[in-house]
Amino acid sequence: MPTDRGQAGPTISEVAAEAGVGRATAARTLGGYGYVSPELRARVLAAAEKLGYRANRLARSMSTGVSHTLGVIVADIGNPFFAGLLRGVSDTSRARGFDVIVLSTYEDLREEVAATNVLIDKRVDGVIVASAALGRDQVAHLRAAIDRGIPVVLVDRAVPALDLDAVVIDNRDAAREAVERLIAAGHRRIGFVWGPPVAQAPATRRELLAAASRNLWTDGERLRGYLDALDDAHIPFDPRLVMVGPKTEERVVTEVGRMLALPDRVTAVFCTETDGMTGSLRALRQAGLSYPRDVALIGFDDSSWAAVMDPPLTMIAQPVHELGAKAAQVLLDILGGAEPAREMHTLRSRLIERASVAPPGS
Amino acid sequence: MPTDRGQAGPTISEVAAEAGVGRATAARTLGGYGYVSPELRARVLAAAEKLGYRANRLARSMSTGVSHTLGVIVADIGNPFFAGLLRGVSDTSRARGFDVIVLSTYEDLREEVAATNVLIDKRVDGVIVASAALGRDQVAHLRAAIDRGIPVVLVDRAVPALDLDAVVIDNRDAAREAVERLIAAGHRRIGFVWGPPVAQAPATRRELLAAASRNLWTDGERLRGYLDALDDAHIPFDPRLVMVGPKTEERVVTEVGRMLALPDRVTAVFCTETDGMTGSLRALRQAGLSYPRDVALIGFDDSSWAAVMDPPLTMIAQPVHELGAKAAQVLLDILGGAEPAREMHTLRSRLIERASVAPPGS
DNA sequence: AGCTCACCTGATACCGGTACCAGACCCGTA
DNA sequence: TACGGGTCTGGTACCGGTATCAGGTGAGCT
Repeated sequence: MPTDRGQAGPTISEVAAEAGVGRATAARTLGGYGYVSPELRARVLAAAEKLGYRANRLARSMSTGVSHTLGVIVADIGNPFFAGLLRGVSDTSRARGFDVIVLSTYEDLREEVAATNVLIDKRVDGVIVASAALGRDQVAHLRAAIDRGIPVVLVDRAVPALDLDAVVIDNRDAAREAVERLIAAGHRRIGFVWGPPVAQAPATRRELLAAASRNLWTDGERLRGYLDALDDAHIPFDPRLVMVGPKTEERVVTEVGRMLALPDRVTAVFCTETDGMTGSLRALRQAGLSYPRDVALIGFDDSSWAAVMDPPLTMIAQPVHELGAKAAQVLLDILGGAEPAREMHTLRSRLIERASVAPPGS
Repeated sequence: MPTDRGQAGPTISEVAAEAGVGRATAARTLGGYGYVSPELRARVLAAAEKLGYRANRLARSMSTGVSHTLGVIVADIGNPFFAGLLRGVSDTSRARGFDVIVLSTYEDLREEVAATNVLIDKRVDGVIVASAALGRDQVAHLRAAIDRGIPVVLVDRAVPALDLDAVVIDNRDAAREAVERLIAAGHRRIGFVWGPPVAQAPATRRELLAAASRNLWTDGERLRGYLDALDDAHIPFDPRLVMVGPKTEERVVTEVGRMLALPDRVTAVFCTETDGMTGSLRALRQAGLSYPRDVALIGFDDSSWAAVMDPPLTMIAQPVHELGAKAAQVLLDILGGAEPAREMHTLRSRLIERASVAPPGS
């Protein structure tokens, strides 16, 4: 099918013809490079204006090898966490003249590989990725991008097997702080609503850690933070108090229900994700319990809703926008010629204390 | 700067050389068109595999004139409504082999124009836009895209001045239904948390409508729905019960506070946006009032939080994912050769009744 | 007046694909 | 044996820009 011209807008040649100058002169004027006399420049500009010329950035990218586009790979655009992060990326890259292509993986590593290939094929200048990869055998796709000269910056999740810039928060520390807060209020039976997609509930601490190191980086860190806090307070670890398996709200409801039905039931619950919190809230209601009187609650990922709940929820707020903005900035700096620092850029999360934590049995 | 080859991956010529065949033969094999004998095909494939060849989609787009990319313009990626919508767009376009470039306008028409130009320059195949444009003098940018052969599909917001496919919900009807529900419960003093960015609070119904027709389409429709319901019930319109001005949560708090302090105060509040609901909740708490006992509440845009509030909130749920998915589908069909229907595709919203509505003074 | 040189312009060869088309080759048939 | 026709391959002209570089022009100097 011949591209039916006359449709897609005038080309530089047509502008040149209209202005009565050579193609190169029109190109220099419109491309803003090289020298053109004021007179010809004016004529070219007039012709371009008249014809409604717009540069074809595809063609420009072809010859310069630069697309002024960043690729971003996240788990799910629909998730408010990633949506906020994306806004950070988008804001700072637009400000520097870069556009953003977004791809979702839904936590599937194969999707992540496919997404990376799409971005390589589209010749994006750089990639920001919240990767589900961990081990050496899972990073070939990212290596491939780097080998092709496309810089990669990690965001939200570090990839231990890769020595790259990563913009993250200190998940371990954030989790520890939250659990410490619970312990400080007097809790010793603290549920951990977590959820690596393992088939069998790990019975020992060792198995748990092993599962953690095979799954999402953030999740593993948060588990370690939970264990840190327990250890520091000499509270024995009880595997019945951690939820594993797919992190659907449904499952959270039943799992927290289970923890609530234990003889020595849970008096506090720490949730690593939004769905964990909503699920826990549901489970509480089903059990006829209320917070913070019967159960104390702390969760990850603050939102405007958490503050208007009654009582308002104590939450760990991640700097979502900054996470994205910083990742974009690091990447853009590398594209600008800066040497990659290959380090963890750790942003501060904040524990926002509201009213979902009280001493047990109060 | 010479694009330092050897970096960006092998080209078709290099694969052809490696396989010892002509460029065209390698191209046909790798591009999957034309005829190639099984033997040569195998050799080319082997060479491509060995070299790690990946097609340059930029180059392909250049010669075919098709980029397999959709552009999406929304007000704010960080807003859960648009994030969900985007996920719908992204899911269905990925399934059909299209990628998505996302741009945010933050409700600024100039940003929308800039975004449209970026998409034209990048030669996207089609555009999905939640436009802030209304009148004939505001749609030049969308016309420009169409004139260049780039089909445009509207989503969330119709543009009266343009005869295009639009995928929306019936905002007027949704608002009317919600307000009717309030009226059915016995309310007659119903606040409308709305907010066209007008300087002066309109004193008359006429002025209000005028302001509405100069601002966001969805907002205008929702106002009309509110008025419809009042009219049907013969409830006189009171301008003091509608909030205008920027829709920040802060302003909502003070405005709803004002309505709550009126001698004949509001006994129900209808919110057209999420921030309106959180703001209203705050205002209630500040006034020492609770829902649904003192004030009934209905809002737009359901979320998982609304269901776990205590009491849970009655909400209008928009089919966010479907909105995006349908818009992408309509656009993709047009790109596939279908004649644009140029009609409103109206999706159903649902009023999810929970427990934030009770009779006044109960 | 003649020469140099800086200044300016436009041919032209890329970028990495697609797609048209000429022609080589092989087979069967008259 | 010559010829027609189908099969298969590779040369090459695009797509719309960028960037290099040869050469034309005129000013300034001797």
